[in-house]
Amino acid sequence: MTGQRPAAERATDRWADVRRRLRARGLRWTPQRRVLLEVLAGVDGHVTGAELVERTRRIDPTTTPSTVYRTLDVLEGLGLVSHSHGLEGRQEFHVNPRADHGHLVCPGCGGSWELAPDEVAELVAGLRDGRGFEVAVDHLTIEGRCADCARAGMARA
Amino acid sequence: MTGQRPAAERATDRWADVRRRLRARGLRWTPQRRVLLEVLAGVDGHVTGAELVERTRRIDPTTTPSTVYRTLDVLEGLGLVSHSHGLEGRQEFHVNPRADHGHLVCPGCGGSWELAPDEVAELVAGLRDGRGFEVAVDHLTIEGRCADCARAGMARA
DNA sequence: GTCGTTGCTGCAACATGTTGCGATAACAGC
DNA sequence: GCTGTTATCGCAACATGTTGCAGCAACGAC
Ligand SMILES: [Mn+2]
Ligand SMILES: [Mn+2]
Ligand SMILES: [Zn+2]
Ligand SMILES: [Zn+2]
Repeated sequence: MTGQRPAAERATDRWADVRRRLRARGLRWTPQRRVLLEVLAGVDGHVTGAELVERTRRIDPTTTPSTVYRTLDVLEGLGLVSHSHGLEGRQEFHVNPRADHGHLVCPGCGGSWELAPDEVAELVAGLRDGRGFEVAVDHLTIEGRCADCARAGMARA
Repeated sequence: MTGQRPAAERATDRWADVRRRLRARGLRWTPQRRVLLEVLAGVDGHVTGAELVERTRRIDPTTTPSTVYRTLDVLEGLGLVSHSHGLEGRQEFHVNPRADHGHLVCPGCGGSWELAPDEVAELVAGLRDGRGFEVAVDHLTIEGRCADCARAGMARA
């Protein structure tokens, strides 16, 4: 009997912190939020908003999109997730973002790459010094033609 | 009589070039495209896609969104317009883009500023040299906190 | 355990595009 | 002017979110 407890307790512990932080802001711990956090716990890397709605529905089919998106807003406020935008401007969420990073996307092949902090360091510093503008690096998505697509384009032209 | 001709001819001339370029690609000159070009001729600076649908409908109420957006794609292919994305990821069109330029947007106040070419020159050069990635500067939108909102944030904290 | 406050949910409507498809019409050739 | 080819149109359905609102329920207080 007690042999099964630890797993459940570990899951409880994982959520206890979130619950505490919600309560500290006067916000509430609801079944819907628990389900979304369960989904997020199983995510590695990036997920789109639609995908999160989908996965949440697999656990609880009564889930509605508005609740999911509103909860994601709340969790972003807590720093548990962050979002940027993919090719069609769709939301892409990062779970437990370790370090801020932007993305490079190529509409030609649909490819996507993470941007290392030092690749945008000068841009960030330049805009801060020149305009007092603080770039949201984790929200940054730069579109353009990747090396492979550029080569293919040259061959065609 | 002939005194009224020039204006009409000027308008005809303005479109003759577009028509010619469409035909050169095997594409067609239709009443719907003429109306959209009439709308675009009256635009200075940026417009959202929804706004273009709206204005086109004011000239021809039977206009449908799909035709407007598909025509905008075609005109973008001709280089007559280009688009980037605003705060909510919505399309913003530039008419007759003189020089490529990106944008800075601040979710705090909704402000938007144009990016001078030299402000992104190093970023563009760095990604080209380091990855062979060619940034679409006219599509670039950088989100962050503007100087005014940063000051307001400091005061609050 | 009950109560009151108020944050949260689910619904319905809406906003902004996108896509598949059958009917229409622009254009070149005659 | 006709005719044939095929790009384009309009419609309907869909994708991805967002927002207003009325009722529900999480939570702290007692
Ligand atoms: Mn965003
Ligand atoms: Mn785009
Ligand atoms: Zn590519
Ligand atoms: Zn601002």
